Amino acid sequence: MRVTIKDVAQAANVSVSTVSRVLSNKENFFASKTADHVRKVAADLGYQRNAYAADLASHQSDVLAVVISATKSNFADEIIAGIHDVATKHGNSVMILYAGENNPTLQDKAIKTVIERDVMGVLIVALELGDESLNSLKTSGIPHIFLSTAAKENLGPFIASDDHAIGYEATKYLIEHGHRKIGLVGMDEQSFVGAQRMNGYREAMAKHSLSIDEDWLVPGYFTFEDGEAAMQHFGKQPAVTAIIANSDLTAIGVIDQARDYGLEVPAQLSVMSIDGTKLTRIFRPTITSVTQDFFQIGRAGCAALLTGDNEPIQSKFLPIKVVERNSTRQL
Amino acid sequence: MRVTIKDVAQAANVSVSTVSRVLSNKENFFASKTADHVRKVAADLGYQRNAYAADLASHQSDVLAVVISATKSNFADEIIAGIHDVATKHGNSVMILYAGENNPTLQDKAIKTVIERDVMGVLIVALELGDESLNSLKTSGIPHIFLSTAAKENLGPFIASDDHAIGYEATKYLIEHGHRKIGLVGMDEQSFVGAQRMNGYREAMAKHSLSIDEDWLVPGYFTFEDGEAAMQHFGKQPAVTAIIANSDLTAIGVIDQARDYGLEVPAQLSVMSIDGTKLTRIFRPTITSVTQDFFQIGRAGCAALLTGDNEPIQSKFLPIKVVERNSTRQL
DNA sequence: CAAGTATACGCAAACGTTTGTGTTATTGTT
DNA sequence: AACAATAACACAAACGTTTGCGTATACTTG
Repeated sequence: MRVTIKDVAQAANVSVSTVSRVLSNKENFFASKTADHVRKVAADLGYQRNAYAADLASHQSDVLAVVISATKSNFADEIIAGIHDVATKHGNSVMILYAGENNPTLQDKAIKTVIERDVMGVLIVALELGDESLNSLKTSGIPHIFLSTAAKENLGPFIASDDHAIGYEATKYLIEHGHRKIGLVGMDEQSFVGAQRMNGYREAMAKHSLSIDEDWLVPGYFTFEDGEAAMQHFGKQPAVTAIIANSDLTAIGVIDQARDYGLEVPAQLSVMSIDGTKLTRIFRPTITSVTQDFFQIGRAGCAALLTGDNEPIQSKFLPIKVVERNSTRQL
Repeated sequence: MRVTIKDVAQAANVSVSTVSRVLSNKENFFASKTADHVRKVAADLGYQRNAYAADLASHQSDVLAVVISATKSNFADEIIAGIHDVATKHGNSVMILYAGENNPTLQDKAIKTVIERDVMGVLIVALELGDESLNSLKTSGIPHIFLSTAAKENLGPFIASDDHAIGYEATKYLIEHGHRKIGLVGMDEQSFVGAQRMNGYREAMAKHSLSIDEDWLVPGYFTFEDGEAAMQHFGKQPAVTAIIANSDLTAIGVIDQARDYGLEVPAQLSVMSIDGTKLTRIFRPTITSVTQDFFQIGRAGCAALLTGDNEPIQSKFLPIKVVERNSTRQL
């Protein structure tokens, strides 16, 4: 049997309540002499508090849940690192739950788990939650925030990059570097993110009076393979001079396939990625990207959940920037 | 206030115990008619069970904890995927805790969290636990297993690849392909893993009567930057014809730096990596690797923890294999 | 039909905390 | 010296479940 607060109380010759208050540092409730004694006894006995019992009694947990898609992209690590960065400072525990890839069953399971555990907050990362899961979460009253998924309509508060701006800026960059025929690879029109980015692309093209051949738009879903497949679609003599890929991995797929076709990047084809994770720096050529600050997204999201006040959480976009590397060139 | 089991009982006109038994599917304790009724009422009321209360009362949680280093290598995802694969099938929840990089404070915090929550098992991934954390874990009596870290001495049960074999096989492969001067990059002699791999390397060299120049051994710690730095150490005219890197990322660092020196891989230098994650397939040239089966390591580890029996967990090595790709050549 | 046995359910204790309130000893005020 | 105020602690209820045990009813069986 584990040693409980009762054992400590007995051994220290004080009441259970005193032990509880000492151990959870409720100031002004005990003499410092007693406190020292209690702490010593607890340590000697190897007391470990039972978080379940504590949470049950106090109705508040100190754990933050991160619900995340088992994403084939790779920025999640940075977001999680950001979350941990601030959670650790606040003394909160973080528990991560995978919700699969557009898998409603797994999503429900994950959401159910966090609700059952009555966590103090939920961070939903790179996931477009199904209606059912979303409803459970809403009615549970647990504070939550979407990270890296600007919410369609009033899904809830989010912290993300502006996907419309991402599409726009990438396109603008390429146009300003002389490109007129620009491909778009890996966007999923069904998803909010994909649609937004595509809108940004269209707007930038329109603004510069450039027309779009719908054949330049190759849908997909963030993966390396999507990039490869898209490049196969374009073929050995692509109709475009530049391609915007929906993730760093997708860009790599495009570049690899281009190389297999004997096409030089960027000499014969410029490729630009969205995300700007470390991959863009270790791959050769290094990849020009619209870079998102995932670490800060994680930090900001976590901080938003931890500000004790009861204000509704403010959604916001964090700045993005185009980082020029070696996979694009001036035409 | 959330709706509790009591509310359900009242609304369904049965006792709390019946509701409990119905909702947790304790067979042979209720009539199926009652069960249907109770379930319906519970659903109508939007009942969500309180996992804390349940765990507290039953003394058993259904959550598995994964304690993981915020590793700069990238195989963790695959291990986690494997863990989830079997955990999901068993209906267990998985919570992931980051323990930093050789950061005793964070380790203690993570271990403390899992003990406080009295989880049903702990999977320690790619982490050499400090003595203190290890002791807490051991005295807590919570079943645990080390993944991808063959334990020095009697740390506890593990499932991993045989690091000695990894070093040996990599070296053997290169020797069989005509290499005599083989560099070793990124091994940390202090760590058990690094030492083992190095031993394997030495043994393979010795077995083929090849002597080692200590200058070929460049220590490090799994990162891309370690690879770059090591290659800078070797310089533009490396004394070795082949290099074994301690991770895929490290290998990429080596190759990138080699390329910057104008050295062609594999024409002028063969590079081989350890791990065999997806990186080895998307990078160009594709990278010959000693491939570990991380997914299976995750699966096996999780399964070991979930076999209800009280047998002590058996440590074991999972097979590795050399996968030939395009970063090495016959000399 | 009596006696035994399932079956279906309820009662209440227990899990290990937190916390509002009650109690006693101590200090301060006039 | 009398009384109020405060400090330091203890008591006990509450949190929402699970589960051993008890009991009433229905079903067997010889």
